[in-house]
Amino acid sequence: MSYNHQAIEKKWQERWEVTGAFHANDGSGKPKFYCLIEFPYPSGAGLHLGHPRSYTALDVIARKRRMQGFNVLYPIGWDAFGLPTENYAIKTGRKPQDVTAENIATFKRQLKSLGLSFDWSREVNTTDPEYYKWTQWMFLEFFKAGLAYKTKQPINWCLSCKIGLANEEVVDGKCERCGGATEKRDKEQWMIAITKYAERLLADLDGVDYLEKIKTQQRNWIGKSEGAEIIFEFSPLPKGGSRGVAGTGTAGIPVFTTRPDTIFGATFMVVSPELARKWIAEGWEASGDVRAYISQALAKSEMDRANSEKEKTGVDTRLRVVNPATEKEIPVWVADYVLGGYGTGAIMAVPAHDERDREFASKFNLPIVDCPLIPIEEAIEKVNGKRVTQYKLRDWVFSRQRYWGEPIPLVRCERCAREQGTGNSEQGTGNSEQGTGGWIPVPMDQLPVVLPDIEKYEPTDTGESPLSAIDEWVNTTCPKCGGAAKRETDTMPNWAGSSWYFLRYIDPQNKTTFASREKLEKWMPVDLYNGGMEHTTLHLLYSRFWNKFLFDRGFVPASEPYARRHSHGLVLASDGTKMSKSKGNGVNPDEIVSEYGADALRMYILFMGPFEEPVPWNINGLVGVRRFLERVMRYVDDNGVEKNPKFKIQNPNIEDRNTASVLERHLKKISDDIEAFKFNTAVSAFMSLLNELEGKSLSLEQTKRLLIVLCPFAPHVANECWEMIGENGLVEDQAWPQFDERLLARDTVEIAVQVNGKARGTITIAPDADEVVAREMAVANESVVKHLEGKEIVKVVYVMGRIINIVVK
RNA sequence: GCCGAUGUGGCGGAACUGGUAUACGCGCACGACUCAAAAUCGUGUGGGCUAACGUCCGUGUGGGUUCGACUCCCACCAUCGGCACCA
Repeated sequence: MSYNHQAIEKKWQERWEVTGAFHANDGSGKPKFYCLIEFPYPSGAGLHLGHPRSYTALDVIARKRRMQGFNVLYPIGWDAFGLPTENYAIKTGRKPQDVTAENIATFKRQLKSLGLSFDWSREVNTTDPEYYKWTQWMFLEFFKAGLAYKTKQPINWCLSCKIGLANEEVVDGKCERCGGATEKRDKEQWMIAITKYAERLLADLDGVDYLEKIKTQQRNWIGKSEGAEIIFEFSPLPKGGSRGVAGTGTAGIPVFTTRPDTIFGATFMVVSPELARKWIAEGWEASGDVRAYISQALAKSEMDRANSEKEKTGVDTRLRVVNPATEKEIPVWVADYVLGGYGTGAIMAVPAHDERDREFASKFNLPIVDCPLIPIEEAIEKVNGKRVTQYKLRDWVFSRQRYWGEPIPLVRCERCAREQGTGNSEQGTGNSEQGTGGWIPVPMDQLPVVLPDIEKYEPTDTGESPLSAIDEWVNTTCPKCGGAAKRETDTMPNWAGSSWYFLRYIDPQNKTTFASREKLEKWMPVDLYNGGMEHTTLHLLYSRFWNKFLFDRGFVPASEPYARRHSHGLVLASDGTKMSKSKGNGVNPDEIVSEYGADALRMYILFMGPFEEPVPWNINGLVGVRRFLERVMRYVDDNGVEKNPKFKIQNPNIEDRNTASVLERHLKKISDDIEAFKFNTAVSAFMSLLNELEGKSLSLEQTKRLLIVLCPFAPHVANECWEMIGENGLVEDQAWPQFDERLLARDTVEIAVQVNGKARGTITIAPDADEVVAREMAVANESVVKHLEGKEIVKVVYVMGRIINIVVK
């Protein structure tokens, strides 16, 4: 018998839809369980196998929780703004809106075909103006709180296309589109001061249940280090700039170091090309070779610069400073292994204690001086330094010069700017009402600022957003003074909408706020969040930050959005490489579903390998799971179901203890494996169970238990079998089984007998037998005896229920 | 380069807290059913030596700890994810 999966799956999917089986209930008195997957980016390629891997796993958990009596929220939506859609739209001459709508329709059809228990009534879409209205409103909250500010940041610029490029569009320093050269250019960008939350983002990790490797990644990304800032004074004062080197504010150069105790070994100083460039801009008269080195260094990518295997480069600035500990004059070099964005952009080089400094010193013949270390506190005091905590975390670049994103809802008013009498706001300083540099928030009643429907949305060759070319959209009136004003034409990064979507699921139709306080209190925090390891640093950190900010503003009830975070590994192509469009080694889930059925795909994707690790896709293994499902149906069918539903499956008297125990142990293992995210061994336990049941019969009640536990994995087959045995309703409405301790216990166990650590036989023994009994049986064992002959027993190690090892001489 | 992970049969993988390595599945071989095939069912399947009973070797490599190591420690090699404007 081969079951007709297409008919069965359609039938039960319709049944679930009609009965609203998976709708979360805001009014329910049951305990809540908020189960979240990272919502998909609806790309043109359609669903790939990574999606079902994550969604099926959490579907198993969501379904189990419902049967355990929880009110489950398992929602779905679309993270639909972004570069790939925009690029595709440009290439094909279509509108991103249309492309997105089409992609969403495809994704929706594909996801529905998998029988996932999403609550489709709460679907959200980040590109829907009713959604991004609130993204914009939240941005304005950041702005009002002084956390959004504008500053110059480098962007990648293609010299021939004359457009700004995302990092991803720059391959080996070349433009991905035309292959031409790219360079870094400075552009005014909106920033969000996530660094103000660095300490809390770090500290609060202690209170959440994330996989340890995820916490570690977050901690490293935040990169807290404690050290000192120490000023090295110039000797003599360089030319140009009245305050020593301009911008330092002192007659010296501050450095950040985590090792002030090594200061006696600081034989030279190295400054970053960025800092040197800043000095030049402020009046320092650098020599030609220094200028040339700086411009060449700034063209490199950060990763190239950080690569310590590459030979060190650098040039002497001819500036001299004094080591405050030794009071000796030391040279100042500029080198690209010092990064501009971290610390003060300058380091004291201690070649005796730092690998990179040593390498640099050897190459350029700089002195390497061994130094006795002194206590850190003493060192800081001696050189008049101050304790400083540094973070690697940087502020969030929040502008994109692109069309397909949320417009930043600010208006630039020259008149208001003049009246405020300030220029652009300084980095992250409280600019709540004053000093916003003429940037006026669009009032709440005018949100959303809707993306204009335009024909031409290619990037402009000025580096501005395509929106800047639309005069009728750009020109507006100032909400504050009513005068002429211009809209901000930058849009937000894709990360914006995905930073708070879990809040909108809670109250997706709300017109007056992003989600009502009452509902937020009911559902937050998310009880379980699953996503890819590739989102561990950026998205996870951004959304934690975003939620903390809303918490501080009093808008959400929990400071941490996710109580628990898990992750899944990539699904690779069968050759173990990443699936990619260009290689054409992708797999379309539609074909699998149509040929083998959704249940087979669901179970196989869980069976393939450990959930957290990458697994290569191999269609061959799928037949094994399909065979298993066939076997389940045949077993249920053969096991007594005449088509008369009154006929019960078996005489309950046949329920022998051995079979009952086998069933109980397997179902318990499966139930436990779900909790441990060990879906692969859960599936193999099902297979083992069926092997064990071969030729044996279950009672009706036992069969029902089996089907209930199967339901989260293969919901269509489980429901079909449920109907076959004459039961009404949905398996989903049943309660998850309790397990009977008496059936789980074993009467005897087989344990290994080792002689000198080598397995020589087995004995069957009570699980709690004592050593005397075990030893007696072991030494009597036929295959053990000959290894003991003529030897003296030195020691016996007995581990109850596991092993007995006889050590002989 | 930095941060995080992984490495076990022909293949995907299992192994609790250090306790019989290779569960489960795929593939393959043989057998049953069949005129035949498919499907299904059964048996076998890490490598060497052996007619067999057995026995030795075996979890990326090299060391170490232990009665006992896939598991712990040290060093190394290889592969994968992230590195801030991809999502």
